[in-house]
Parts: sequence; structure tokens; C-alpha cells
Amino acid sequence: MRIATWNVNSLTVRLPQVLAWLTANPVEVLVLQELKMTDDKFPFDAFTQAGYHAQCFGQKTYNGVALLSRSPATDVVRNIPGFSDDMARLISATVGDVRVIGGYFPNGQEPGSDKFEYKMSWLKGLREWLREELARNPKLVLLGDYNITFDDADVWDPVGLKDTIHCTEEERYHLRALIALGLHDAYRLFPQAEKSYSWWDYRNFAFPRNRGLRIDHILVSNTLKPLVKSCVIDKAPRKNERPSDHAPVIVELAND
DNA sequence: ATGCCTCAGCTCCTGAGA
Repeated sequence: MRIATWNVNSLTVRLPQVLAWLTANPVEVLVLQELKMTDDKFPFDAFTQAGYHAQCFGQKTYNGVALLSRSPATDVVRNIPGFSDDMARLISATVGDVRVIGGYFPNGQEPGSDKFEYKMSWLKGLREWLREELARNPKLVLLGDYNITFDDADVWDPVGLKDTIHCTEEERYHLRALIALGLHDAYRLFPQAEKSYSWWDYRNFAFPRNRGLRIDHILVSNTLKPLVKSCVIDKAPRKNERPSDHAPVIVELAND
């Protein structure tokens, strides 16, 4: 089965691209971030016609996440249980025997800002809940827009961007702490091209210059790790006429 | 450059994103 994540930066604008992408890439599960719409605007009918069940958790203007699946999703949970949050950032569901958690992690804006502190507390809240969720669900995938790079290999200009947002030691500590729960960065389980990124700024011709960051990740649990067959970033949609600034990331799991 | 582009909204400017 294939499971994918894509930050679409407005589902209203990107819906035709998402539908076209699903036709070309009929994955079992796709989690979406930055819907930027309320649930009453969510295009259920379009996804039904495309052969997908949809669970959404939207919000006006900002954030918003969804989980699409070929087979029905069960035990749907919105946001982090035990962590009070005004924003729609996380959606979890079981598809087949895999627990899928799609997240839009806080941006953080700037180290030292209130938004950065919120990002740190959100990451801690996620980790504390995830520890229990992993114990309950050994076959688990946590994927989405993490807004954090692991290390210099994920950054187009590691010197110039040192200690800036997405690249600080404090953010990376929290990312490693998630890994320490028993998760693995599916992308790095395989040899990958150098300078592989999942996001490129809209400005300054960043995409054609490949000035990007790898901030969209797929983490798999210990139990799933031996089943991972591939993990790729699909840069094709970034070449569309009105692209999202993020590219989809796809993991393929073997059937037991 | 507190710049560059894109999106939503109390829409012709501003806030936020990353």
C-alpha cells in the first residue's frame, strides 16, 4: 500500500491538481495540509467520485488537514488528545491495520517569538500523546508538513540558514525526540539524490534553482520499518502552472 | 530590503507562510 502527504496551500485553489494527482498516483491514503477552508466548504463529492473516503478537519483562512483513503477510515481523532489547541493541525485514523496520523506542524515564524514557543509546546504535546498511541498501534505512520529539517542535508544553504526557522537546534531536538519513540525517517532508509527537498519558496525562482528545504516527512514505526519498500518526493506537481510550494511525499509499504 | 510570491479576507492592503 502507498501512503502520501501533500501540503496543498489552499484546497480551494489546488483541488483540480489533487484530483489529477490521485488519478496518476492512486495511493491508498493521502493526507493533506493547509486546506484553508471550513468543513462546510470541503469538496466531499469530488473525492467520492475519485474513489476516496474523506475525513476533514478544517478551519477558516489558516491550517486545516484531511485524510483521504480508498477503504473506509475508522477511529478518527482530530488534534492531539490532552493538548488544548485552537488550530486544526492533526487528523488520525486507522486504514486497514495501519494507524495513519497526518499533521500540519506549527511554522514557528521566528526563534524566540510567541509562535516559536507554541511550536515547541505543540511538539511536546504531540510526543507525549504519540508515546501512548504507538503502544496502542504498533503499525503507525506519522506524516505531514513538519516544518523542521533534520540536518544540513535537508537545507539548500545550511550556512546562510543556520539557526533560522526550520533549522534551529531546538526544533531538531524535538524531531529527534519523536524518532526516539521508535520511529524512522522513511526517506533516509534509502539512498537519495543530494539536495532533495520537499518545499521551495515561491520567490526568487527558488524551485528552478533548487533552493529548498526538506520539511515534509514520513515517519514509520519499528514494526512497519521492515515493510517499507520505497519513499520518494514527487516534484512533478511543483511544475504545475499554479503549484503549491510543497511537493507530495509517498511511502510504499509491502503487505506483511 | 521590514524586498522578491501566493493565498484569504472586514479584499486595492495586510498578515502569514517558510
